[in-house]
Amino acid sequence: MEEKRLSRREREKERQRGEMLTAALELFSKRGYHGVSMHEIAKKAEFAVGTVYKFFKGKEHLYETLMNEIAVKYHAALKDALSKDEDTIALLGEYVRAKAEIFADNASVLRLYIAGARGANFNIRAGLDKEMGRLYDDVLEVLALVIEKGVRKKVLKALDPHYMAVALDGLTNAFLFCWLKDPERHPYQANLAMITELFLRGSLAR
Amino acid sequence: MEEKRLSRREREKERQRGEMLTAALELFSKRGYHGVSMHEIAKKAEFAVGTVYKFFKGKEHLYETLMNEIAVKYHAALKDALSKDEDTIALLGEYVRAKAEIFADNASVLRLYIAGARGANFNIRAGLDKEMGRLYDDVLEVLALVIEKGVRKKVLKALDPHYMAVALDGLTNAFLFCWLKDPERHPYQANLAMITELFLRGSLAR
Amino acid sequence: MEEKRLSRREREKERQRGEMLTAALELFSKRGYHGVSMHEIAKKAEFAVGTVYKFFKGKEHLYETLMNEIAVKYHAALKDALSKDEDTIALLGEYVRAKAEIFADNASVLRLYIAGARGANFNIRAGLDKEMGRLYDDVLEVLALVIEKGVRKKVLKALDPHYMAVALDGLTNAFLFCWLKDPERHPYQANLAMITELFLRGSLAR
Amino acid sequence: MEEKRLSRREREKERQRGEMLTAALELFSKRGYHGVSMHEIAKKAEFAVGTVYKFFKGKEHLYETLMNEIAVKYHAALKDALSKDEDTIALLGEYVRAKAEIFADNASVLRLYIAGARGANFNIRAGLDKEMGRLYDDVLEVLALVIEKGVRKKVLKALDPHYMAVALDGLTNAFLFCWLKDPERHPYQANLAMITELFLRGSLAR
DNA sequence: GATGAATGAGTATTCATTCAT
DNA sequence: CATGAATGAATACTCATTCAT
Repeated sequence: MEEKRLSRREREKERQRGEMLTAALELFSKRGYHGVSMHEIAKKAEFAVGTVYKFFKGKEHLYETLMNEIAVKYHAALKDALSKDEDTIALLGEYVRAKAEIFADNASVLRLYIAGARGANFNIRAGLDKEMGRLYDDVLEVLALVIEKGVRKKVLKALDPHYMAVALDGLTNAFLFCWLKDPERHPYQANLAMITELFLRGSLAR
Repeated sequence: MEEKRLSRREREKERQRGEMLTAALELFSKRGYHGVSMHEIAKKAEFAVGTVYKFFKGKEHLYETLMNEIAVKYHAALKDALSKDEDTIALLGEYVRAKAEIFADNASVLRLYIAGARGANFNIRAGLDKEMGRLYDDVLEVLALVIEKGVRKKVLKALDPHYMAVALDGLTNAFLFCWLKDPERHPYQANLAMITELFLRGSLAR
Repeated sequence: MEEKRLSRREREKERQRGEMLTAALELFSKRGYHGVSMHEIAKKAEFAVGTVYKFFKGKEHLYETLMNEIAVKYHAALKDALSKDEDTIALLGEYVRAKAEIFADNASVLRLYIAGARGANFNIRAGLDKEMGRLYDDVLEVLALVIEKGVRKKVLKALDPHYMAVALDGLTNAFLFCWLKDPERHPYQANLAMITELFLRGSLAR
Repeated sequence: MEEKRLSRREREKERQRGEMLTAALELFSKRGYHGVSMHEIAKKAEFAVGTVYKFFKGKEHLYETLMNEIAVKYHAALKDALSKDEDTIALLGEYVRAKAEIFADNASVLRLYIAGARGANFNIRAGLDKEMGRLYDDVLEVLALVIEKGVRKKVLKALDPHYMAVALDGLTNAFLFCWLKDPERHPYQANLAMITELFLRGSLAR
């Protein structure tokens, strides 16, 4: 009974923290770090400012926490997709699918994510960019391993696996951005087909 | 004579405007929009704040002007590269080369540019993103036309030219970022070779 | 039985109150009124903030209570010293000794006390200064009575006893401050001798 | 003409700075460092907050500047009094007179001064207390030199000059406080007479 | 009765912008 | 016409106090 109450309180805490992060995400993704005030976040999350400060040491900490949670979730999903027990081509398909899913689910997050991964944040603690870059490179590495196996199995050409990973990532980014900008004009299936076609077979006739 | 004096004044004005933009660029690219104050820009450009306000309606306007000038220059260079009188494959090579050149020349600007093109700017008047997106799409369209010609000439596969353009753009972005992050490890030549190989021939063995 | 329980509870209460005041004193004397938060006091006293508020109406009230307790204790000790059954000169010696003792015991408190007695406290309810001033004047009065008796006994010159009291107080304050600032350089004995010599005999040669 | 304009501007600046310091003094001396906000000071001085920050780096700097100006002025006046070309007794009288004058002129300053010299300020930069202590000791030293000369001239008893200086200072403080608290009851002349009588001749009958 | 989570008023400081000189 | 002094709105963060559990 004691335990239950404790756990309930902890769940309550978690819920509140989540509400704050959700509110912050919504605002940050619309107006950026500097465009949002702590009061706004507190108001949107329906707490007093002081309460927000009980959960996060400051605005920067709140922002970093948010970005990290997103990054961790994102990269975990990608690594999961790549660790399935399938053949190379299917795995790469899984990767693209997982990435598309994330883009779809968190369209609003993406502006933030891109800004972060690409180093477009200034002023914010330098460590953040670095950490996100690390997670990003981590996924690329796993992707490269999958590709390497494909090369060894002679499924893929004997090119540098890391560069092939970079290429696939760039390709998916480009198409998924298209899709995000105008989902009607750039349906998911068409994008997927193009990525596959271009990455695997190239564009040269014959 | 009146005209000459006026024109001289106008040239003087233009020079001053340029100095302000140069100073602003240097500061913005190092510390971001919010990390720079109008006083700093004025000081760096060696003018009084009031004078800067004579040229630009406000900080936002100055920033937008700056980003637009960069974008216009960038896209002009890309369109130039694509309008040379060469065959399809060579033109695509020209495009990649021109893009690489821009990246190399303005490494410091890129963080700003990327942030802008990808919609990572907030607060800043929404119009900016839109305008830059328009320029971006404009280049993509020209690239698609080049590709379309290549398809008609049967040099390239009969895939959607617009998507092929998107793909090439994504591919070059990915590799050029690699290069920017660590030029030693990812030399330009290797990147160029990979882009060509992957885009034109794909990665599938056989 | 009821009474006993009540009294035990009351003793318990008193103990808690004392712990709070002790914690507060330690913190206030180190960092001043504004440098200490109620949470700190509560934590140091090992109570919840709410509990502290059960005992004291607010921070100001806690501070005033504390200062008053110190003042009351201080002045009681001085009045005690002055009510011993000795001759005038000895009584004055007792007074100086008692004051020195207080200074020695509560060096850390003194900054607070001085600030209070001399009216250097702001913000804090004006009443505090007044109350402490009253206690202070009360002691001066007793001292003046002792001096008056000395005058009547022709031990002391026929000067205004109240002013003589003021003088003795100022003299002891000055020397005891010296001593507090640098006890090595200004040993207690030397100070005591100087106070006696100067107060009783003056500095004029012959 | 150019010079005149410059000097006029500088005088204007000085005037503004003075107004700010005056407003700050009035508020600080009534309500203490923490009891006054920068907005209040700005309002009282009839400037915008930003303007106050053009003159003073921050609240602490403004406070320190204020205290220092007062201390410097105070101590200069005392040292002046002690450097006149008179005999020992007259010089000591000058000292007391100068101190009384300062007390009279700046009654409102005194609470601040006492608080500062006696170390009743917490949180505020430690250096301030130290600096004021240094100025204070400096005057005491000069006073001790005067007394020493008096001792050599056999005008004063052969006691430690430094301690005699401490005593005189303590004596004057005590009487001047009396006077400040209730000028009617403790007229200046009576105080002066008592200080002289007690310091020079002591209180012991015969 | 004790607790400490939640509150939100209050404050120092910055900086885009204006306008008198 | 350039200047830069003056402005004051805006904002992150603290902490005394309250009150539901």
